[in-house]
Order: sequence, then structure tokens, then C-alpha cells
Amino acid sequence: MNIGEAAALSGLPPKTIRYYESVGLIEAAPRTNGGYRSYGDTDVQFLLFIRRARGLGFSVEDVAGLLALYRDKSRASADVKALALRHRERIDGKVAELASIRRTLDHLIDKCHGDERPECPILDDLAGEHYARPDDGRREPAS
Amino acid sequence: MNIGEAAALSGLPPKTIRYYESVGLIEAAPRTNGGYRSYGDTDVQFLLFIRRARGLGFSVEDVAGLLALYRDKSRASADVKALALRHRERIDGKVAELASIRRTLDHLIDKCHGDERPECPILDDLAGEHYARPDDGRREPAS
DNA sequence: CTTGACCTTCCAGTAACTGGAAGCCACATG
DNA sequence: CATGTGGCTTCCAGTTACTGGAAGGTCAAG
Repeated sequence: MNIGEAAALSGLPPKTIRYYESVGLIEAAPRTNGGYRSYGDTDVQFLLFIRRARGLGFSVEDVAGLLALYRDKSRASADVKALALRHRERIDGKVAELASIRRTLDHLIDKCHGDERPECPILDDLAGEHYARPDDGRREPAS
Repeated sequence: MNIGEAAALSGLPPKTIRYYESVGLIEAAPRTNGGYRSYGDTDVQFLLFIRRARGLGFSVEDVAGLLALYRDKSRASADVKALALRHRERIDGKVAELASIRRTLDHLIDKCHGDERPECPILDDLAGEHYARPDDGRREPAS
């Protein structure tokens, strides 16, 4: 099948499949006489594997690792698990960061009345003005 | 002051300050005879504003909008709030996505014994193989 | 005058694609 | 057979927000 069909079956855009080939994530597909890439069912399976792994947020580099383990029938499941655990750590880190940001945002949004008036605690906070305490004119050195 | 001091006071690397100037986020700093950028306290305040906004995850483009509102003393706080609300939406979207990924990852990691044996539910799942599942053999299509 | 820290510009690379241009291939129709 | 349409090819550029590094100018101290 041509790349368009492989794309439809795998759910990946043709551009992305070519990209994966260009970075070595998948092997270069054989070509037809006319120079078209030619794919088989197995290739589609690999593409689906990649799409699912990417959907779980694994980096392309991680996916390359997962594919290597997938192909290696004598792998140790511990290696796969280790990769997944590292990935989960990163996810947790991001979630924590976003949660913290969200809390701050909540406070600020809550305090901004959001009307025609210019007074805005959001801007005040970003500007570092402690608007609730107009008595402190001193400046802390950054470090 | 030179860029190094402005960087130290604002907590932004000199490279980043130059970058912000290059993309028009801040005005081009005046130069000394020797061609060095020269900054004042006000500039540092702007840089701090930018750093805080970026720390809350606002894009550089959003920060440009916030700066414009910050400078516009006749702004409506509603505009600031709207920007913050849109941003919070994006954050929420990301958190939801990450949470979903995390749940899936939890299941997979939990089921992988992680030893020397090659059997691995994580890889099986990525490969789309519906390995033994006592209570629920069905799987939802990825999207 | 020389050293070393700091500054300058410009180019390239990062992650993972995506859009678009220019041009070839395949097939159906007139 | 010519032509039109759609799919395919390659390659370049742009995206986000910087960051590293090279080559070279400036400045204060010794």
C-alpha cells in the first residue's frame, strides 16, 4: 500500500510517517518503480505502536527505545518498566508544576474584578507591587 | 547598568534578554559609546514582570499582551482577566491530558512485573494486542 | 600593554512536526 | 493520445522559546 493508506490505517499523517523515517524511528520503506513508498500490514502495526506510545506522551527518543525492546524478543520486562517509570516521573513533575501555576492563577483571577476599571491585581502581582502593603519602598536584590 | 547586571537583578539570562529585545517583547536598550546595552531600574522592573508572567506559563505572545495592558493606564481589568482565563483554560486542558495519561501509565506499570522475563503488558498494549484480561476483554479505540 | 571578564553579532540546534512549493506518477476520461 | 486530478516525491522554511558557541570588540585593573 502507499503512504496515504498506511496513514489512514495508522492514524498518522503521511508527513509524520516520512518524518519518522527521516529520523530513523522506522526503517526506510521499500519503493515502487515509480518511487512511491510501499507499506505492508506489519509496517502499519509499527506505526500504530508508535502512535499509541506518542499518545502516552513518550518522546520520539523514548519510542525508539520502546520499539527496540518490542523487537527484542529476549528483552527483560524490567527495562520496559523502567522506561515507563521514568516517563511517569516526568509526567508527575509537569502535573505538579501546572497545578501550582493553576493555584496561583486562581488566586489572581479571583481577585480581579474584571470590569472597565484599570485596577488589576493580576498586573500588580506580575509587576511585583504588593498593592496590599503600600508602605514598603525597599528593593530586595534578586539573588 | 550593563546587561549582566540587569540579568542578575531580573533573574533572566543575558541571552534571553537579548532574545526578548530581538522579538520585540522589550524595547531596544540604548547603547553606550562602546556599543553595550544600557539598562535602568525601570527596565529591570519590566524584565521581572516578564519573568513572572513566563513563570506562570504565559506564552511570550501573551506576555506581550500583558505588557501592553500593563503600560496602558486606561486599560480595562476585564481584558487582563480574559487573558488570564484563557490561559487557565489551556492549563486545565493540559492537566486533564496529563492526568489521563498518568492513569493509563499507572495501569500499565502496575501490570508489568518488571523482571528478566520478556512478557510485558506495556509493550503488548502499545502493540494493540489484547492479552489476557479476565474481567474486560474490550478496549476502546485510541481516538 | 596585557589579561580577563564582559560585551557584541550571528549561526546553528533543540522537539516534533507542519505548511508549502515544484515537480513526478497513476489512472480515468474524452 | 492528451489531459486532468489526486497522490506521491523532495526540500526548505516556520513553529516555541530559548541556548550554545564562535569570532571579535570593550573596559578596568595591574
